[in-house]
Amino acid sequence: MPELPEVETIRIGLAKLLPGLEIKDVWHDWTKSFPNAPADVKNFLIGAKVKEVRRRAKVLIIDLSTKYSLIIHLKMTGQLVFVSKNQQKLETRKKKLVKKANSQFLIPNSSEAGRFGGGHPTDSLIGKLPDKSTRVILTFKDGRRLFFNDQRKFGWMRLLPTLEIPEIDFMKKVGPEPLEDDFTLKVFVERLKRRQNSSIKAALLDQSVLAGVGNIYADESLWAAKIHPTIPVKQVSRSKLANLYEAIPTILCLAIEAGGSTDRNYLDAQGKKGSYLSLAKAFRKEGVPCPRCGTIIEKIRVAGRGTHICPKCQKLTK
DNA sequence: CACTTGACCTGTCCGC
DNA sequence: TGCGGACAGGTCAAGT
Repeated sequence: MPELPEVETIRIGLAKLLPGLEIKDVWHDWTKSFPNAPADVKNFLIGAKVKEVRRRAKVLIIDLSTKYSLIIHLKMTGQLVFVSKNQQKLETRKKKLVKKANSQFLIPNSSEAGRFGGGHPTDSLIGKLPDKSTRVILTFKDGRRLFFNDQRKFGWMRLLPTLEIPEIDFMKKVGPEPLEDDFTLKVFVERLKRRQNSSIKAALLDQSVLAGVGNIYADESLWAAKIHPTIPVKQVSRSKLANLYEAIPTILCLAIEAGGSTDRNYLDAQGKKGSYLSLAKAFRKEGVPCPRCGTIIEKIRVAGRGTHICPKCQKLTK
């Protein structure tokens, strides 16, 4: 699920909350969610303090005072939510009081609209954590807890010496960060050369070409640059590639500003949803007029993924 | 080597 | 209301 803007939004949140906190306890259930947890994982983590929260591509890195780091990939449905017991108690109490108010003050069978309650849609989730998707819980000395939830169990957390992080396969092959200064048009074109014959969309999704773009922002960027996603990389004109090069960081920044995209699962570190999808021009807009030309957006399949295009703006020709 | 497909999982939605 | 199948934002390994 989370792509660069979602992971960055979580990072921004955690970077404000975690540094300085000391780990008091750790719990994990699903082995694959913490595959390299040492048998004595507690000895490695308890007493460690959080130094810094970083991001590379779609991976979060929590550096600890012990020269170890927790690195986390959320894959499709992972969440990292940080809450205090007090917040949770408050949510539970709020829920009870609202229920009571509804039964006391409302006539039976009144419509949903006439009831108390609602509030932020994720408030109720915070009150319920941990739930059955919870894979790891870090408890800090002050009682607050970080929940790593992952419904589909694709995501993972692992513990590594901080200095070994650049040596893992993922870090060695992942491409440039699209929001950094060293991501130039020249670098982009150069990196795309390794995928000359694949579709431009498959190339954008390839993390070794550039880091952090997934299905949502690939569709949005290709729409912005008016490029059909199935066109082979080698057939995309230089000027269209330049448009795409401009579009990618712009869209990623807009999405970070919006707190990311929430379809079903994504939440930030405080359990809040992201609002980028309300700004999206093509992604999940099938059946809706293209905001540029009014043609109905279509959904097709490219590189094995659901893909959204304006058939008029994004022509199959170069 | 370049490129595509299937597997990893659970939940939800859609058509019968 | 129940059941089967397709699909969901990512990445690997295995296949062509």
